[in-house]
Amino acid sequence: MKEFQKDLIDWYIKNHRPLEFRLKKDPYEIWISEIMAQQTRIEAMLPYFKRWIQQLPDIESVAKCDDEKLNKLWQGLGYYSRCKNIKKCAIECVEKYSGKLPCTKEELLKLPGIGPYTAGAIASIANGQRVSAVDGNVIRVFSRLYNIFEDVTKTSVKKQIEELVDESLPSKEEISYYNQAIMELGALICIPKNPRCELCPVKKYCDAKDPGSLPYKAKKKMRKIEYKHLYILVHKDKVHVVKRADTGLLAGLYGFDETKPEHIIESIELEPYIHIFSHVEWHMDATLCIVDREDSNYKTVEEIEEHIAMPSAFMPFMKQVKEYLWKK
DNA sequence: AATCCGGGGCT
DNA sequence: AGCCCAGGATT
Repeated sequence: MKEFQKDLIDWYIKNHRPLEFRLKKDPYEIWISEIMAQQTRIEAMLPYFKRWIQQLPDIESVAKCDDEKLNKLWQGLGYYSRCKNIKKCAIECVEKYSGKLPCTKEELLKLPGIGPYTAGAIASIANGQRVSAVDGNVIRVFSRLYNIFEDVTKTSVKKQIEELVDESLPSKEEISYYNQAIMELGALICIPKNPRCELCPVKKYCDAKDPGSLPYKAKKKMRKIEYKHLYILVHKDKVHVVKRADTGLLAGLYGFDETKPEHIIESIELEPYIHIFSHVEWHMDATLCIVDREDSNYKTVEEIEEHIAMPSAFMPFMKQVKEYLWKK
């Protein structure tokens, strides 16, 4: 049992970044920010968070917000099921908890989209409950503090680290600072590559001989490559957008046709583009097809930019279509 | 236990 | 060209 908590919290109080979404300790804002921050850098989610809170100030406003608008607010953040789960969770809070989030980690864990980390973060940071919040930062910091060289992607090793964190928890009064402090140490000092050990407030407690090599993770599998040919149908100043299936990759967002239309007046080949996801690559070619009719799924560029949620994978093509329509 | 699910910045 | 990121759900 180490005794680094005081040094760590003192360092945190002096050196932490002022993360605006945690200043008010509003459980709703903590919740939204934690979901947005999953597998996402703080700087990347911040503008999304500001815009979201501006338009959806409380849980009830989320519960009754249109799915299309929620997706548009999430456009570009990735992992879109997070957004779907936020709405499911908001509705459940309205129906079962009179429009509020439950207080304890145990109750929070039952809600959609809220796992062990997020439940612990909300309970400890917003409500001062004495529970852990183990994210990637905490895994890294503890694997170095205790010189754990086993594969942290294994369930057993992650569980082992969670037990160490649970044993390390300070009093209820300090729990909010403590959980944030470990994460902030991981974000600023105990970083993945070239850790800044000379600045570390808990260096004297650290067992790592080669901190830069920890935590160990098994190599990931190679990405699968998929080939796609898009047909981007254009009539006058409108573009045909296609809503994607409600399950699978980019569920519920909008893309373009992937089958050739019948009546093409003119076709123009667009510049190809390769989009890289974590687990798959899309090698895409695209044909802009001028057609002689339209229906309600044809939208102007302005309508698309304002209301249609389109993932980053299609943006290079959207840009080319926009340039074509602009030159015309 | 392994796989799915985004996107972007850093090395 | 990988790796990583204030992870969680699904299979």
